[in-house]
Amino acid sequence: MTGGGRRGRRPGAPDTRAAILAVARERFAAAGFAAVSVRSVAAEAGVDPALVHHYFGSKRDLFLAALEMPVDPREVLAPVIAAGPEGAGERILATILGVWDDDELRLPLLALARGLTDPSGHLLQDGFLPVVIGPVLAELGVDQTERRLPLVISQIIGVLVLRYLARLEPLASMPAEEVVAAVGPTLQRYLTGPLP
Amino acid sequence: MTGGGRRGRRPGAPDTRAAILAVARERFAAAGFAAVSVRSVAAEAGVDPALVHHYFGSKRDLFLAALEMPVDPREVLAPVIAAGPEGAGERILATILGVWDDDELRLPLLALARGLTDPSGHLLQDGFLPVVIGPVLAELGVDQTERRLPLVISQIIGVLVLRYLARLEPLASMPAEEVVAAVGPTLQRYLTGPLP
DNA sequence: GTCTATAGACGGATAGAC
DNA sequence: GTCTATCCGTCTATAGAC
Repeated sequence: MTGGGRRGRRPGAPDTRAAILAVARERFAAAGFAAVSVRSVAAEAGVDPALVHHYFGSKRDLFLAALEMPVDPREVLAPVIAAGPEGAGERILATILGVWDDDELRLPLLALARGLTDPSGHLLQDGFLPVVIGPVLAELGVDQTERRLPLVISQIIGVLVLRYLARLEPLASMPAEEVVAAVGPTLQRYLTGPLP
Repeated sequence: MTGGGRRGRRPGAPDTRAAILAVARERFAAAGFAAVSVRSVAAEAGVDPALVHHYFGSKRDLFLAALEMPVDPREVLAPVIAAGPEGAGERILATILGVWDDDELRLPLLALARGLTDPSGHLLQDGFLPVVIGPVLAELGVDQTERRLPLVISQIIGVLVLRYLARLEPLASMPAEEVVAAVGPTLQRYLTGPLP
């Protein structure tokens, strides 16, 4: 991405910037925006607090950087869409759980999810949900998207909150396949079943 | 509870204490624990910050006071249990939405729900969920409670988060009856349907 | 690029006058 | 019971030396 190393190193640091970002992701994911201080991030990363401001501007900028989607939801959900509406409930859930169960992706996703209730909240509400899940339903060729969308999301959010945020057992330790088998039919009904 | 008013007024204040508590409920419900300061609560209540510490001890004590359950879940769910497992999915959801749609009860419930992700978190996880919903399922005479419980809770939590916290439309403004009609069958399946 | 120093604001909590 | 005054800690953010 540097376009060839001829001109020497870019303004970014060797790896301090990455270290800060990694810690920020973990802390924001664990405690939310307000409860995490720039200083605590710097301390845990073993760097000076001023460096945090140096690389990322304000605390909010750091948060946004930590929040950057590690995956493109449209991309991973593309195969689901391509396969059509039959069995889409199971496939959507299996895909999402697969992403969340990835050790490298879970932390940024947790940070994102905390935004649902945090004061810094509107990212999920105004951005992620309608922008990502909405188009998926539309491309699936499902009718009455506006009525089905909140139902689908409600069940997905519920599973994510309990499995990854609250870590409620036995859901937290359950194999993804089992969750898919139990919850998938619900999503399928919301997607293609009759609406009241 | 004073045992007769002969001895004069109790240590509590005439209504200042209640005013503080009301504001605290609203603020904690809206912004969570970390983002709300004692001073801001006092200012909004029109009282001195020192009074907050006078009536309630620490900030955490104030939070716990604001969190006190406004309803006894076992009590409101008793009729649901008494009517047996048939149609229990719809009745459980209708009961819960009825409580949350009550203007007087919503704020404390919101404050409670924020605790799901807030640092002050374990109240919901260790307390509310297993203690309240668990016994309900047990008394309903449902088998394999441990496997059905997280499924039921996941769908309920998802609806509550989207309808009352994130306020995602059209779910937020939808009549409760419509939500019950759409989601109730899911709960019924989790309660009495086949498990994979 | 990294750090020290510090500004400037706000947080929780307490002591004590009235 | 209510308020003033204040201590002390922590926070974000910046300026500037090295």
